[in-house]
Amino acid sequence: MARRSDHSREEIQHMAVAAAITILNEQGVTGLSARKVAKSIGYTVGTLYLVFKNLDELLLYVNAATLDELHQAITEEAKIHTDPTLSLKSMALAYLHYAQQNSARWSLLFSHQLPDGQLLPDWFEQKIITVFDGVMKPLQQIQPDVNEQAVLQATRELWSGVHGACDLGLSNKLNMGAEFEIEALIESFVENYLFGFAKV
Amino acid sequence: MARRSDHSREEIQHMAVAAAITILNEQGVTGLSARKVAKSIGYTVGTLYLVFKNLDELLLYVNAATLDELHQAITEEAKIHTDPTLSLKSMALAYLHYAQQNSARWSLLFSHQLPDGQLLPDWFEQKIITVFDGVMKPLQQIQPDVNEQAVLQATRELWSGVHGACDLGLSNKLNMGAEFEIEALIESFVENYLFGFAKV
DNA sequence: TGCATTAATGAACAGTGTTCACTATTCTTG
DNA sequence: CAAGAATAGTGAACACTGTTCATTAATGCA
Repeated sequence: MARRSDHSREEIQHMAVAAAITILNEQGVTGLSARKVAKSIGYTVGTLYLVFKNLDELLLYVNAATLDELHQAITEEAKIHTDPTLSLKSMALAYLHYAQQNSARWSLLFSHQLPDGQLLPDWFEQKIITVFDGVMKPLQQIQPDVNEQAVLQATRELWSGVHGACDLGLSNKLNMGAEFEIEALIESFVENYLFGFAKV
Repeated sequence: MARRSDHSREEIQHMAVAAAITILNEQGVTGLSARKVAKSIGYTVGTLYLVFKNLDELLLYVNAATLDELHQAITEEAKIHTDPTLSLKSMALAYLHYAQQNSARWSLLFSHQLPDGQLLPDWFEQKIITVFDGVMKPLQQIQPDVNEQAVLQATRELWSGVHGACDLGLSNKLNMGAEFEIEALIESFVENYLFGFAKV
C-alpha cells in the first residue's frame, strides 16, 4: 500500500497534529491515542512512527500550536487598550478564557513533560519567550526607567500568578465559594501586583 | 488464600497508600501502577479493587497525605517569624522546596483529576481550606480592618501566584536564564503582591 | 519489462486499569 | 466436633495503551 496517497512527511505531520487537536477537543486528554490519530487521518499506527519519533514529539507539535493560539489570543487583547494596566488585565482575562474554552489543550500544554528530563527544543523555548514578550511591553510602559532584567523577571512573576490562578481555578482547587468568581480574582490580582511593581 | 494475613480493610488501605508514595518517590508518576502497588504490599491487584473503588480513589488518598505534609511544611515556617511579610515569604519558599523535593507527589496533587468531572469529596476540600487558612493568618495581620471576604480572596490571589511560579519553574516553562533563580523570583513576587495588598 | 527502492502495513510485545468466576480459609450453626 | 455458609483473596481475561519491525505492495528507474 505504499505511496497510495500523495502525502509528504510534512503533510502527514500536519494532518496528525490537526487530528490530535480535534480528538483533544472532543474527547479530552485521556481520549487521545496514537491509533485514534492514525485512523482519523486514514493511516495506521506504523506510519505515525515513520513521521514522529514517538507520541511525545507529536504532542510537542500540538503544544506548539496551542502556544501560538494562546499568544494570539493574548496579544489581540493587548492592542485594544492604550493604558498598560488595562492591557495587562484584559490579557490575563484572555488567558483565562482561552484556558476555559480549550481546557484539554491548555492542560496538555502545561502537564506534558518530555521523558528522561529531555529539554524543550530551542524553537519551542522561543515560542515561550514570544508569549512573555507580549506581557513585557505594557510592563515596560509602567516602569520605563527600570533595567530590562528586572522587567523580565516581573513579567514572569506576574504571569506565574495569572497562570496559577487559571490552573487552580479550572481544576477547582481554589475552594472558592460561589460568592466570588475567578474573573474578579484575576483582575484584583493583576491590580495588586502592578501596584507593587510600580512602587519603586 | 482468604484471611491469610490479618489485615483489616483500613490497614491494607494504609499500606497501599504508603507503597504508592514510595513508588512515586523512586520511579515517578509514570512508574506507578496498580500491579506494582499490590505486589509491594504482598497482595494481588484484585485485593486493591476490594479496598479502593479504583486507582483514582487510591491517588486521592495519596494526594490527601501530600496535602497534609505540604500544610505542615508551610506552617512550620510560619511559626519562626513574627513579621507577617517575612512569614509569608518563607512559607512561599517552603512550598517551593517541598515541590522540589517531592516533585512526583507534588505534580500528582495538581495534575490528578477525578473522572467524569466528579467533585472532590468534602473532607478533601476541607484540607485545601486548612492550607489556605495558614496563609490567611499573616494576611489578616497585615490588613486587620479589611473584611474577611477580601482577605479570603487575597489569600487565593497570593497563593495562586506562588503555586504558578513553582509549577512553571519546576517544569522549565519560565524560560529563566541562569542569571536569576526561582527563589529570588518568588520572594520578589510575594513582596510586590503584598505591597499592593497593603495599599488600601 | 524487471528490479531496486521505499511507503505503508498490521501483527506482536509488554505494559496499563478493571472485572469477576473461582478457590481456600475462616466463622457460625446444628 | 462436623457441615455449611460467608467471605478474603486470587489471577486469568478483556480491552485498551505506546512502540517495533518483518512483510507487503506500489512506485521510479534502468
